[in-house]
Amino acid sequence: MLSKKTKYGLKALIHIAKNGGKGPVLISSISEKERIPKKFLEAILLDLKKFGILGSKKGKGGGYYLLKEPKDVSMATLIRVLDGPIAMLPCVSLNFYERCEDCPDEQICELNRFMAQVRDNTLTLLRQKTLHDLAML
Amino acid sequence: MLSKKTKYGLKALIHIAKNGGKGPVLISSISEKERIPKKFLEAILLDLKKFGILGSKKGKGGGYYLLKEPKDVSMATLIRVLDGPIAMLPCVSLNFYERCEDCPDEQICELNRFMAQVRDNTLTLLRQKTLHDLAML
DNA sequence: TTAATAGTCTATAAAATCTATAGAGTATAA
DNA sequence: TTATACTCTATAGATTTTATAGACTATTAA
Repeated sequence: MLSKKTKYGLKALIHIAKNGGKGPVLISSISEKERIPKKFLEAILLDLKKFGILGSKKGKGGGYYLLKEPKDVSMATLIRVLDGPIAMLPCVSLNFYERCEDCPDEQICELNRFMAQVRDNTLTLLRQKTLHDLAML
Repeated sequence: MLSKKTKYGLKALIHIAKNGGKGPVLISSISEKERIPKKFLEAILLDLKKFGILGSKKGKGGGYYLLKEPKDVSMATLIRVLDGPIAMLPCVSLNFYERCEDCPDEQICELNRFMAQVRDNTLTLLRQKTLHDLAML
């Protein structure tokens, strides 16, 4: 399961993308309309800024805005930034790989191989879908 | 990510399935060969027994054994029992559904619809793959 | 220059979940 | 009746999640 942080972050990004570049969007505005706890949202947006997804402006007329085209921001990237690994097991993660301590040989592990397949399958979907896709409609 | 409990549980089940009905398998044997903390494993196997996946026998010649044919036990079932929801969001879970508190209407939510698609995709794989498949080789 | 606005930074913390371990108890077989 | 092996209850440290509080800084407009 994705954390609430991740769900909130994705909803906020979709909200900003829907604004379609009409200037920065206020944290308080996102917080109210998407019903996300404001202080929590502040931390999440700051995180997204650190990873180069969002930019921000202080003072009147300020807020958060996208730094990239919505069609260039995939769900795979966003989930990795907000939630971490996409794979079901660390020994099968592409970006957060960790050796399996209890496995003598991962290449022979049936679980490892199956979970790699699940990962590839999910990744195909997450890479295809972009903020642009989710902000339309 | 799946919890260690889930990974341990799956490995134990594959181990038992590989034994192929040649009598019950000892907890201590699984613990040693799969390098799973024994006390932790005890709790996990007990859980699997409660859910009707495993049976057990006490005393000499005892141990754990499968109650069903390996080909009738899917990864979907096992992950649900051991880990919980397969879906990425509660509002999209088939077996652990929870209403999205911050969503006025889930049917209109872009995230909801996409995550339902991801769920279906993953579920197809998890339902196809059985203990039999993973215990071969 | 100063007042209002709006994001930033640091600290804190309750709650939940995860990952176990200890030890006494019970059923079974030889 | 003894050794074996699963069972049950309790406990507990570590980590992660989900926030909240409050002071600080940058920006804009009057």
